Amino acid sequence: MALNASRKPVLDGKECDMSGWDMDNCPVRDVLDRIAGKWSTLLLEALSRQPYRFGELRRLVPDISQRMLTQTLRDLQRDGYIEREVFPTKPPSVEYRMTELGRSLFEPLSKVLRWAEANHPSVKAARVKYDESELA
Amino acid sequence: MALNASRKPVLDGKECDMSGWDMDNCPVRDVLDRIAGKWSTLLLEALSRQPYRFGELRRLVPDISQRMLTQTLRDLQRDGYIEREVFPTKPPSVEYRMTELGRSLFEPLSKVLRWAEANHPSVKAARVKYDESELA
DNA sequence: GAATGTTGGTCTCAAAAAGAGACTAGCACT
DNA sequence: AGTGCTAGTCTCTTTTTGAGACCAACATTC
Repeated sequence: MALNASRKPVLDGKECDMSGWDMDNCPVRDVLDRIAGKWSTLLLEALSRQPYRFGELRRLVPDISQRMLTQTLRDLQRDGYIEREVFPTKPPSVEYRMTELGRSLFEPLSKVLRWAEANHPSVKAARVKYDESELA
Repeated sequence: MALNASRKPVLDGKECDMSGWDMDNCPVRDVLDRIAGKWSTLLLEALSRQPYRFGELRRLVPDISQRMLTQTLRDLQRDGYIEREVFPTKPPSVEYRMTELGRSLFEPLSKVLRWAEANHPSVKAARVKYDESELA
């Protein structure tokens, strides 16, 4: 096949050979799949500042459903980023706080969030440009 | 209400007042919702090393469907992180490469990926602990 | 004392997103 | 003539997400 004669072969061993990754145990995927959710970073951002209660988080992030708030908090708790403490008041109140592991994750993560804030205009500009070229 | 008398008031102005965020134009959410997808970081990781063609990416990430590969690449292109170039060979070949904007995003993002690799054991341990306590 | 509000959820059903697989066209190679 | 390659699209099914009702126990209000 002469088609790709001009291109150097790919995956010659030293390159980004993801095919060697164990996909069922890939650290990046295993960890990222959880924190990549639509709500995870938002909740981590809030809890990185101070502990909050369930209802407080719901008011802080108005457009999250209770269902997804419960589920996301549980996922974050299961992975060890946040802790859940129940106070035996009436009605019982529940407080969520970030763990040390969560803080160590949030350190690099917060840099991405700041990048997002700083480069939002560039991204929006890119979208406009793309959408215009698609009209054609 | 005596219930929360022991807790200090929340949202007194200086704290994490996300309720003041414009949810329809929140930079963090707007940018993160795209790169937080299941496949985005994986493709950015690959393309951060060298340009790849459609089929190469498909082989590199074996369990992505063609449908999601197409769509994720388009999303990343629309936001300006990658470029798409069609070569008029027969059959035509398409090459994807990272842009400067993409590289500037990948710099902080790669730190999160490295955190994920380094702390995967801690996360797995947290999960085991959580699952055990849930059995009770 | 009855109605209402508060807590942190769960349950159900509808809508949206993702995955699986077939199908395309034009050409090269056998 | 048959097979394979390219980069996708189209359809169908399964999974995920969202919207909203409902819960029980107690506090406050009327």
